[in-house]
Amino acid sequence: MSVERSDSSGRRPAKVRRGSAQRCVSERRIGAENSKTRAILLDAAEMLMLEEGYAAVTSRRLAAKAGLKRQLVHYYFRTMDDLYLELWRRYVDKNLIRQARALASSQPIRAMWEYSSDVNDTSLGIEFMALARHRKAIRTELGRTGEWFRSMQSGALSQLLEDYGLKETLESPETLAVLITSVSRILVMESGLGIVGGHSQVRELVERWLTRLEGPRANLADYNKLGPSR
Amino acid sequence: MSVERSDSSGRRPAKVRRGSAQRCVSERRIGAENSKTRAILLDAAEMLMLEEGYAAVTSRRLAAKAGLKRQLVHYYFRTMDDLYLELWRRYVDKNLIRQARALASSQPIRAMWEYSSDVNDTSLGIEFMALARHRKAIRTELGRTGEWFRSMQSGALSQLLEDYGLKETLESPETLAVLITSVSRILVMESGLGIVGGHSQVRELVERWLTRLEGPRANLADYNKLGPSR
DNA sequence: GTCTATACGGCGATAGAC
DNA sequence: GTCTATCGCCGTATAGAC
Repeated sequence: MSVERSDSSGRRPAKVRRGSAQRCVSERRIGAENSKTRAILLDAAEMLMLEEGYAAVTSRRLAAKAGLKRQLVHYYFRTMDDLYLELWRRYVDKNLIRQARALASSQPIRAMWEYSSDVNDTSLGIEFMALARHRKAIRTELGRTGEWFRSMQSGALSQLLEDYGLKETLESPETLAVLITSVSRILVMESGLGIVGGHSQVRELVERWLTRLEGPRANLADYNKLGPSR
Repeated sequence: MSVERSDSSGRRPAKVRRGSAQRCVSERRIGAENSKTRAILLDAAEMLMLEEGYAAVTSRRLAAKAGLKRQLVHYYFRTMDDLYLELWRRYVDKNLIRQARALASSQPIRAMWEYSSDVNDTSLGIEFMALARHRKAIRTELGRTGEWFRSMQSGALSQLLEDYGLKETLESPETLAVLITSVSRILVMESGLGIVGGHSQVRELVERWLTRLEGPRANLADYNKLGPSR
């Protein structure tokens, strides 16, 4: 498929001029950002990515899933990379909302742990990580937003620890941010493969730690739930 | 490319009979396991996977990289999945050797941390994880070997903690196995994207912990180094 | 905003000759 | 063990009409 090469694939080289005057080289029209069709395509793309992996997100299959002609994919997103990037931005936005909800809840750190354990998000994360390994534009965007999210979360944790009067007795907020993210992610990733050895022990450790900080889990309805993205 | 569908792709349906007698349905010949050519193909496949991602490991590109005809790929590996699986088995073998070397060293736990932080291995792990998300045979194999490796590592850690007289003062060996694996992996994955926030603090924490268990890092040459696989 | 037509290389897999 | 030939689908992308 050559989905991995951001440059040439099956496309024929862009004709720079046609006839006598240069014309319509690559200022092809592009669909409006608020288009309904565009949103449908993005939703379908996210589903496809989750169900069959990023390599399945191709113009043909995407169009089929969305019930549209495949040329429309290229109309709304010049390249597949543009589509991936847009998908990632939606993902980031969703996490921002969850982070805000977590902070507004009565057990913010527990809420962070729980939303970091989301299965779909972890799956999407794997796909984008693989994508980023060989697509520069995506790697750059993931790095930028990831770094930014880390610092935001560290800041929030710093404030929380201070509120709890625990600033000096625990690891740094940055450390906690890394640990919460990494351990929850790995538990979910491994579970997806059927690897569960040691998981119960780790979950108990986390539970003890969360309880020490914020008490036992309050059954505060669905402080982490979020509807389908957008 | 349809690299994600383990069944139909561009292949035309297997002709079950031809002429009057059924013949040669899919008992196509297959290359010997110890073939030199086969090894060349596996090496090239691993390089391709690391450099350009699993989606780049196609019969055509692989053959080009190995300097062979693309049909040879199908001769040695009936399907691309077979190839991926073989690649994974080499990866597992390599890690077994490293685990053994780590245990034979003077700082086994530190050695585990260090070999878990291998960049190439983490990259390969990302590729296989993405592959496993939508290829059943690969998911099964990753689950099986992963679970087995976890239990082996937990057993080794259990023995080590006992030797150190620390059986009661630390978390369970299973917990440590999960933490060592998950934190090292995430640090490497994030670094690859340019995310480094909190990493120095985590590394310092790990360093303090390793030093407490086994003392400061001994410069024991290359107890973790391993040549190119096989 | 949307669809038709079209280009053209890549891909997995197979049969069968050498 | 290797190569030739071939099948038939898939993939991205473009131009231009409606």
